[in-house]
Amino acid sequence: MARIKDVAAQAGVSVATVSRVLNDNPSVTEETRNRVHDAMAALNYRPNAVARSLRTEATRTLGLIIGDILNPFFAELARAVEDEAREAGYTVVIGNADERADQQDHYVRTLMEQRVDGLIICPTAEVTPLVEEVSKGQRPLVFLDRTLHGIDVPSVRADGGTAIAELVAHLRALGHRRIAFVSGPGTLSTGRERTAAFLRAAADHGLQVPEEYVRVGDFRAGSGQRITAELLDLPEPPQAIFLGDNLMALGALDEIRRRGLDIPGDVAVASFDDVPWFNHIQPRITAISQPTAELGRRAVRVILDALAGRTATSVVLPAALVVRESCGEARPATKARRSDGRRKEAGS
Amino acid sequence: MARIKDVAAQAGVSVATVSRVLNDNPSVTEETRNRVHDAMAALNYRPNAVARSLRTEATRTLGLIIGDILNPFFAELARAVEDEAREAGYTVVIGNADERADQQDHYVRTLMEQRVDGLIICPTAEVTPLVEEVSKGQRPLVFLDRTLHGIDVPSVRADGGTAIAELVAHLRALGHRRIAFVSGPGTLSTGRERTAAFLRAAADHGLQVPEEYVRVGDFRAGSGQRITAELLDLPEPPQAIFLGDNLMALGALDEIRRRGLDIPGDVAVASFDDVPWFNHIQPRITAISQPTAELGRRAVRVILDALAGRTATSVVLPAALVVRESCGEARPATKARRSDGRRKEAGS
DNA sequence: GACCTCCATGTAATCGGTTTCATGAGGGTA
DNA sequence: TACCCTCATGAAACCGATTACATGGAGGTC
Repeated sequence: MARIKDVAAQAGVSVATVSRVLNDNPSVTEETRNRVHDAMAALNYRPNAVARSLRTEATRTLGLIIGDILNPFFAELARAVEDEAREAGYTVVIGNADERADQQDHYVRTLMEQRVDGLIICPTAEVTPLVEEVSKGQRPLVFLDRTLHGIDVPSVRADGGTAIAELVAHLRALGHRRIAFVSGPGTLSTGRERTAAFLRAAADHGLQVPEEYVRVGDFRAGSGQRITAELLDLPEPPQAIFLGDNLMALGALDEIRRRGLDIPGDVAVASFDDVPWFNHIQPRITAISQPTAELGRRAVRVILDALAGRTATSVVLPAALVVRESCGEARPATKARRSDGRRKEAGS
Repeated sequence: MARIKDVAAQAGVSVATVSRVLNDNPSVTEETRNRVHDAMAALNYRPNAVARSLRTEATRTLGLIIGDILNPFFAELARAVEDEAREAGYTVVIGNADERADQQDHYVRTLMEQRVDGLIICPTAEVTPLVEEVSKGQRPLVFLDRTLHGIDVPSVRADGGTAIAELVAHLRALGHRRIAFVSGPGTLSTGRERTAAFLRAAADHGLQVPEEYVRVGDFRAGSGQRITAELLDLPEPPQAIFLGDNLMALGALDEIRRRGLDIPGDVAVASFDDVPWFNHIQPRITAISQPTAELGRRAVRVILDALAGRTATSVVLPAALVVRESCGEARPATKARRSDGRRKEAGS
């Protein structure tokens, strides 16, 4: 592979001049610049980012550690982070923690060794010694989606409190009194906060929430299915089940379908996280939608702020309730309307 | 950040010795090794992978360029690639081409500059000059999922030919004669091959496929919706629509639902790519399933083979038809055989 | 013509590791 | 005691860029 030295020889200049051309240094003559460009083209020269990074102590690379790349929420987050970073001239290295603390730490270690300029973490567990050490270091760090307790790092996340309250009101208005909630792990802020918001909203509506209606899943489909089965097997099963994320909702739908139950006739379903296919199935799933892409972009901007020496501050964006049909007919009068979508002559 | 020199001073040895400890060189005394380890711990030393890579000319990093990270197929592919690479001690840098040739080239360029040890590309378009140049270079390269014409690079992909033939037979057996196919762009091998396989199978069954039943989409939801609308608006609309990937199927379902049509009563639907939610909606979608994770793992192994000096050979794995209910009741006669999963009393 | 300024370019140090080769201590043997 | 061998360790070159500083030629001023 051609090196800067080869280009210099080919163009009849010094390596310093080639470097200046590479970095758009204005003090290079038009004519010299052309000669260098010709030489680079002739040799198929590709600058070595490794060598450059060693000298400049900057890699123009950001690290992103997500919980689970198969979760569409994180996929969208990753995409937004990458888009925003690319526009700023940064490359993103994605690490998939697979919701495991050890794998999260593996990526923290690897990315630190790679000397990423900044690190965005969607934490998968409680504070680990490694994360704590990194948080005290000088490298910009931001938590995305989830925060960790007792650690002073800016975070970017959505607040679902208001939307959860709206959802409980919605369920209540439809006549549901027995509502179950499947949260994420208590070690994760998103698990704790959503549970707290749910219980508060239920209390506000004078609803009794028996202990067995508040369950802890792991943000994977399997736990959603298992817990839904347990809930439906209770002597007094809930009328509505609210799942803490889209994958657990997938599992729940599966279990409900397996039992041949009707949604929302036999049991109402709502989910945190809105994903495309929620809108494409029958009935469409009522969900709490997070401003996912915006969260990703803001996280990058927090990092870029820190790199530019500006103070980085946490960001909280609101989540929003998207009412569809999986909790019941929001409008008793609409029944007629829905069925005429089937008339042949109604073709648009 | 502590450097190897600091560790050496702290431990009272030379940098060479510290380097030996880092690389598990056996010729270091137990006692010296301990002193060095203590020094590293005391200084919170993290080796600088950038410096190491410069000297060793190896980054232990693989580049992966996928078509669209929001497409669950590519997400699963990425996850498999990453898992396999991590086990071999490699980090993966994912580039999201967003199905655009210019963005694909952006990542090819960036990853080459970063000196990844090998590159896995799911090509998004015809051969670009840059890709051609890279293919002639010495760096291991493999095409995943899709191949490019006239370029000598090993590839790892699934062959859907047999499964497509089975699907056509399945549709035929259910009485469908007017079958439409929405393929991917003709510039992509997956688009061309699937179209050819479909036409061949149709011919084998003596089916006439009018020109307007063979459409070209772009592997995104929008085109699936638009083309489905056009197909349904034909004077003689198809009885079955076969979508070339899961995102276009999403768009198709949306359009069919919007018109209030029944699946499979009014129109049958099948898709290439099987994704989790196909199995969770009503009716469940009949699809052709690719061995996605295995494809990803094999691509990594091809790269590792090349890096180890072994000759890398292309891999083709079969795709499989997964019959569900979206094309119609599958069993007048097969009832006994296929229904075993569904019998109420057979509940697992 | 002497002197100064400006500016394009070159020389060489540097980033933090790895690796080749030299070195010297220690032990074994005659 | 002299010699050799083994082996743990150190000194220094090197990877390919960037950049502080040096240099020298052109042009301007008196």
